[in-house]
Amino acid sequence: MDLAEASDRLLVAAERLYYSRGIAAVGIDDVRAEAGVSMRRLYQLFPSKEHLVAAYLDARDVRWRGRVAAHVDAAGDDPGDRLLAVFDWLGLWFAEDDFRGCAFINAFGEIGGESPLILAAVQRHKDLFRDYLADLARAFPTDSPDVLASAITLLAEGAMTVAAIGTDPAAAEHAKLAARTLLDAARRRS
Amino acid sequence: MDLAEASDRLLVAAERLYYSRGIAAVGIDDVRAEAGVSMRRLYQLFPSKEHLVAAYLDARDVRWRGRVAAHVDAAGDDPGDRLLAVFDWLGLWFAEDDFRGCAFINAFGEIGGESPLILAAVQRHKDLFRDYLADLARAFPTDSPDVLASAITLLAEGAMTVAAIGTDPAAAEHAKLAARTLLDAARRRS
DNA sequence: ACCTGCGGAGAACGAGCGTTCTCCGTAGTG
DNA sequence: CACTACGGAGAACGCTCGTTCTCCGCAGGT
Repeated sequence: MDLAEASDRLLVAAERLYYSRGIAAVGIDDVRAEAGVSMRRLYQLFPSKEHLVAAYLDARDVRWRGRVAAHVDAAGDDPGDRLLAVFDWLGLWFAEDDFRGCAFINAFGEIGGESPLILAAVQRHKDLFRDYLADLARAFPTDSPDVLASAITLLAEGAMTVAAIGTDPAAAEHAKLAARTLLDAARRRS
Repeated sequence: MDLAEASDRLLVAAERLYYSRGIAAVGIDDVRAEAGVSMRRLYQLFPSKEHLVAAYLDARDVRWRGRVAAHVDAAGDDPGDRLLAVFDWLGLWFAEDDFRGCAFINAFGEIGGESPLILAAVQRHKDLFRDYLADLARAFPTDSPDVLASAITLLAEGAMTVAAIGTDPAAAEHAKLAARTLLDAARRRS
């Protein structure tokens, strides 16, 4: 097994374990065992647990945003449909068996200010998600795409927390309903 | 020092330490030391850390909702003003020096599924907050107060996460702006 | 004054875990 | 074959922390 494969296997194991059981609750050795990699290799690739966690978050960020974007693209070209498709995807995500909330919000709550590395990864992810929504909003015919983007972001983030804590899968539908109202209000009258 | 005072001092110390540094990062002994209470007393009042944390969350829930309600009451009688006042209060809260996000969202991310006791305390708080917003929404002249309440809840929860992670105090203003739009759209035309 | 029991201070215990070290087999090279 | 370097397996170390235990002083009753 070469370094690249070891790294892949570690990140896959890390994502499964850290997301389902939490970061503090999963030991380095758990990840190592599930990945079938030796301690030596692990510390060669990631010099500390902090680095491993940050790498897990970065990998998850790419996969997660990829899944959102794929669903949005499948919704077609209409800017309104594309914005609303985000909430459809959230609904699908919330309904997954292993849904345990937003990995990044959870990581923030868990390590928050203790680790600059992890905090940075979390902020990076949230910024990128927000930027993505802002791009979608800019394609919508409105005079204030930034305001619209902010509102959509807040609804999406709120839906994630409500769905995670309240285990209410309808959170996505409520958010979509509110988003539709906001879109109607923001639509440029022409 | 009697039991009641020991309990008070422990809960005050617990809130300060757990909220500012996180639950896992603060040891039982830290709380005990700051409260000036003996181990014996502590374990007599709270048979485990889990119980102490749950009690801290319950105490914070009461204080936190009390602060929101006080600010809403100060905003007067108009149902729309009262709903919007929630976001004004969030803005004040976000700007506080020691703001570190929503204690309950953080606790959920930190202990999530590991502790039924703590999970229950978190869910209780979020339910009560949601119920409170629903009460405010029911006073508003609209045909669908439940839909309005859901949307307001999502905006508020979203603002908390965005403010915590992105350290953007303007989150409350954006949420208020969106809420105002939703209120206008929901207002019963008469 | 003596006994009794409560409670304070803090040491002790045991478990978990991040990190490092040791031992050993093996593959590659002359 | 001899030597070396690498890396796997997992033991060892050191630390933290939740929880319990020990020791001791003291207040109150007889």
